[in-house]
Amino acid sequence: MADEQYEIICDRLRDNSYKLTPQRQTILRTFLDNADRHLSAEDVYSLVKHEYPDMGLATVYRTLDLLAELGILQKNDFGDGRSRYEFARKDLHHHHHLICLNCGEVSEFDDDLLESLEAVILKRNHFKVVDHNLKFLGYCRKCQSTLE
Amino acid sequence: MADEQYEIICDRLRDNSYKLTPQRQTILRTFLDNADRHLSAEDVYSLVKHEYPDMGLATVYRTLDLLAELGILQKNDFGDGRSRYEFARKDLHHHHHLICLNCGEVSEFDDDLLESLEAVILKRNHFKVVDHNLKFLGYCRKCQSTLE
DNA sequence: GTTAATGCAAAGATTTTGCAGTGAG
DNA sequence: CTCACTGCAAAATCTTTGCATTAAC
Repeated sequence: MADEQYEIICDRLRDNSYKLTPQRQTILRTFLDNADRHLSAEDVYSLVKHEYPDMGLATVYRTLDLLAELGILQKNDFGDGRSRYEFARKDLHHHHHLICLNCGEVSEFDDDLLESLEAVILKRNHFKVVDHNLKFLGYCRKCQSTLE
Repeated sequence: MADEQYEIICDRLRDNSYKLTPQRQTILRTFLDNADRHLSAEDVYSLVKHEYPDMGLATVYRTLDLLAELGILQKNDFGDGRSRYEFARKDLHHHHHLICLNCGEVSEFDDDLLESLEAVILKRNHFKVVDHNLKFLGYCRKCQSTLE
């Protein structure tokens, strides 16, 4: 199943006449192997280094850029000074993040409550919303018990 | 009225035994004179340079930090690679931003729809929300007409 | 073979820090 | 007079870019 997704993405690259280099393959596999995480360029670089010690950090940045450009990855800013990536979803619009202020862990929360708000915004502010970005800051289950 | 707010903030600094230097006064006045904008450190630096050519950029950063620390300013990240500041409000929690993807202008939108969601999140995800951050990306009134 | 992709090192951009000198209280 | 504050320059961080070399197609 992960392999299936891997093939689909490889085809996607080829279709756009991008070359399927071993560096890109390795980075892609790393993402599939860590699908539940929100990796930064540096994270990817470290993970990949074991398997591919000659990989350059610039290549990681360029690959993440490319995959985001193709809509395969979603670039996120969680306010920790670096960009973090995750697989893009169909329902991005209803996908929000819970960011733990203690350990930095990022989890997910889905809801479509904001749809109706966007109509209000258009009417009240004459602002045409095309996307939104909702983050909740707080304490995850683990840290709640640790801190108290 | 702006002068009144200015005095209140100056007192606040003195109360915490921070020194009321001309640099800090100038930066503060600049914010009061641009209360409707969301200024970055560089913005403040440029604005202040006219009145106070010897001001150092590091001083601007340190002052913005201090004012945010004291809860006078609110530090924002609008995704353009630099921090932007505005006066903090009592109802920060219900204060959201509309960010124009064309001209970068940031306007305001107030709503308390998210309150109820936070209870759901605690129940469903065992995540204790202490703050949230909601940004809407789209096109402001001006850019809508320009682009079409 | 062509041309895009890579690695490296250098450059950019924003923000922070060390330190000697200055000035607000 | 003292100690917090300042300006400057250097450093820290994350990210991008230029360029000669490499390798996918």
